[in-house]
Amino acid sequence: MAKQDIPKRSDIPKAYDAASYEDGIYAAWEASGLFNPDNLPGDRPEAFSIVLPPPNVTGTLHMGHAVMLAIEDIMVRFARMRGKKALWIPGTDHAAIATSTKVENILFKTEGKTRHDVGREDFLRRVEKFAQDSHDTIVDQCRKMGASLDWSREAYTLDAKRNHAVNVAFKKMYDDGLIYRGHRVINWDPVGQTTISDIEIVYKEVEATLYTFRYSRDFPIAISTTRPETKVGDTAVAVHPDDERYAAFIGKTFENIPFAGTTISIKVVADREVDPAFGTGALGVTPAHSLIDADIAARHGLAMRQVIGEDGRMTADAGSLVAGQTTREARETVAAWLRAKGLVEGEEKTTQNLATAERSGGTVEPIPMLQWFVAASKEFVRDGKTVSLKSLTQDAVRSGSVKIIPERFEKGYFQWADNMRDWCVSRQLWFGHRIPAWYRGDEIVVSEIAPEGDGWTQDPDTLDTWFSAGMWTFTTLGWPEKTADLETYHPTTILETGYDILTFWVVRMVTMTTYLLGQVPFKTVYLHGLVRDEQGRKMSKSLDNIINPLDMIAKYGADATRLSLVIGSTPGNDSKLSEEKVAGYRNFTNKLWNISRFVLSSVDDTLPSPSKGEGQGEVYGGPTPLTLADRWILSRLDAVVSSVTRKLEANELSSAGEELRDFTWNDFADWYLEIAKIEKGKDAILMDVLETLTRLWHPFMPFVTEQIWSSFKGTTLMVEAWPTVENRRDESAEREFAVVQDAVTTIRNIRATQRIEPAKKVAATVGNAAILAHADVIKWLARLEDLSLSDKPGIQLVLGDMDMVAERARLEKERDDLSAYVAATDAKLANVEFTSKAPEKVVAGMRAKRDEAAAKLAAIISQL
RNA sequence: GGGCGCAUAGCUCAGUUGGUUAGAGCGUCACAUUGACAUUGUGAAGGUCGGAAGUUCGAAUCUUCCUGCGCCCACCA
Repeated sequence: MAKQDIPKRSDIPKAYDAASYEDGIYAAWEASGLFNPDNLPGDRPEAFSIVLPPPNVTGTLHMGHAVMLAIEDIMVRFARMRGKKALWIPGTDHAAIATSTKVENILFKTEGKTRHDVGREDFLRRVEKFAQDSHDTIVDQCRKMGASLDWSREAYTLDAKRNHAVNVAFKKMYDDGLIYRGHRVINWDPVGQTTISDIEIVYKEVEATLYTFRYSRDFPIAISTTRPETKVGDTAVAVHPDDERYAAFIGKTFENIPFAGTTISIKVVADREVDPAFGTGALGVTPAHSLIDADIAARHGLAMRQVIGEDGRMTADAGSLVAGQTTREARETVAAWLRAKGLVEGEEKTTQNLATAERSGGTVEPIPMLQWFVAASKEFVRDGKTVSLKSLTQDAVRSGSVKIIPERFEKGYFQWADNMRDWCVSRQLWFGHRIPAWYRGDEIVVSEIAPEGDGWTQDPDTLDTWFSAGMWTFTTLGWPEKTADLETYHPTTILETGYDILTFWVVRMVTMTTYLLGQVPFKTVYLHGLVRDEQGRKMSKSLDNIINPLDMIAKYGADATRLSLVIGSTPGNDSKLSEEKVAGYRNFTNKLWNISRFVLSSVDDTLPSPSKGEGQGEVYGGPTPLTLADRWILSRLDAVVSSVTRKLEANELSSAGEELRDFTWNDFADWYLEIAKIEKGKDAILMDVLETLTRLWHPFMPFVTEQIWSSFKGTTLMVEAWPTVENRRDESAEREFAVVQDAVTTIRNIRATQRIEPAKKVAATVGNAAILAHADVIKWLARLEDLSLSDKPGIQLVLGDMDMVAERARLEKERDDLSAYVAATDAKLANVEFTSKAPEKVVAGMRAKRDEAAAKLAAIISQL
């Protein structure tokens, strides 16, 4: 390396200031085009692909996104450095209901208008403007995080290409009979004025009154309910078939019972779903306003009577007493009527799980409506086998084609997949993929474009946002066209996302992809946990405990932010984040920076570059043979390369990072660099370790490593090769060096506890205090490696002084310890009773370890 | 009601198929300080691994039960 290539120490700032480098580095990466795998150098037969779980265009990125970006970027950068064709596709999600609700709220707050006041066209314009702004913010934040996303392939769940794909998929499913239009009981959100799916419901525990009553004085069976207002829609009473109390009434119909302002007819049916032990053991069946009742009604062919409307009020059909009232008002009205008529047999306070809409907060009402559904269990033939969307979804994971990390979440997956029901996909929202169905009178045509002829109108509804999200791995790669990208990158290598979205998204991706492509969407699912505050609470606006990733990046740098999110958190587990933690990793970033500063400023400019793969003694070319410390650090380096590689392959990111940190700080900086200050001729090794470390750290800390790299190489670190294991493992050196470390530590302890004042004085006289701090290191290395220290007389004095105290103390202490230890081990071994399992091996192992420890102690004593 | 997870140092967590004296970071305390770094260095203190029983020569680790937290799912009318 030529001298002019090495920056002078004075040229490199003492502290690493992330803010002054990061944006420039990212811009250079982006300009290089190397985020696009098509531009990567070399022959890359193996593909690696991740699609970014598209953030919702509802605002800005939070810590959850930052974790996702950090983890995925590590995976992608690692793959890229390992010579894979590494693709990471960015994108955003229109998040129909979430975005729509958000804009509606803003519209109402700022202008006092609803979406119906401004109309479909105007409303959509506003949503798109909002979505665009949000998109721009999100993209900028991804860049700040250092995410090596291929922006040339960026996608949006609602752009033209994805819309086309959605239409093609919808039509195919319709043609295959897997999408149908039907009049069924769905979850209706009266506030959002739309249907919602089961998983968009959140249950809240509320107090309720459980009324037990009879429809009329002469009705033979009493029933219980917390919702008397729905009872005007009852058409049956269901009892268990084995319930002797009611056996006589099964099959009978009680016609024209006057009830709360209307007239009802009740048939008594027997159904095994009824729990005879609950309440009176009889269930009033309201087919139109309860999903379970609708099922019972379907089994028994019962009439359906809708008494709650889309506005959340009682319909005219509900009868004169309650028509027009809200359900809450009607509940009191009916209860009052029952009491007045003396029909109530019991009132009991109870808690009830109230279904509310996740986004709008409205109370969800089951209501029968004409909607579009995806048939979960309908069977069809695929490759000669009878399957269903449900069975395809189950089989992908059951067969091992999709692996979930951590494994325990497979239970959650099956819990959902096994109970998969028909999926209502139509939404009465304006923002989203419009359903490609056209109507003219009784005719229905499913088509992307309007059918021939006049008078066709398109379905006004849009699709559940998860319909298009479920197609994300392949629509981003060009489907339905048969593209080269699709061929190369699908199935994607890994899906990395939060565990909270497993049922929403992951399951649906498997369903859509296995059906449409006959492939799994990804081979592995890696689920990260939630980022909580330092007290373990969820971050939320109301608690005012949100840590904004951009603030952390501005203050401590993206590298530090990434490390704080990745190290110390394991898949599937929530992690806690505090500003102190980020600051801690900023310190580490700075440490690495200063390590490089030291190495670069101390290497000899005449040194040849290290050439690897030759005999150990000559590899580093210098006149001095490898010392113990050299052999030790190289051996450790090899071990770290090997271990970190294995861990990253296994997606053990946290553990890999911790090991690297430990080696970097505790081995390289604290020991080897200190030794290098005294022993010269280590330039090649210093450079070698620095270079390897920089490569190893790059996926975790892309910015600072790229910056360090640029100070001694003219290339782009991002596309450099991942380090490989050299043949430098040297276990005896590691053992021997451990002895030195032990010994040194002991002397330090003696010095610390006994206060060797003379040593301090001499050191002060010599004026070389920095070296004194490590005099013990030098001393022991000098002993073991027979180095001359004659050019540092001051140190010799210090060492001589220390020796007298240290050696005596150590000799006395260790000798006792050794004999006690050997005796204890022998006693232990004598007591071992051999079992039939693995006796010889076990005892041999213990004996070997004992001998090893004894040898270690003996070695120390012989040195003294 | 069903399922899952967690409990290890003051705090946050590692601990890979059971194996010597249970580790790290932060925090605390002591000492150090002009030559890479105070965003630093060297050390120390601090744990009967939630409780009980069991399996084993040996348990933080495996089994059972108990206690305390947390999460997910579910239409108990």
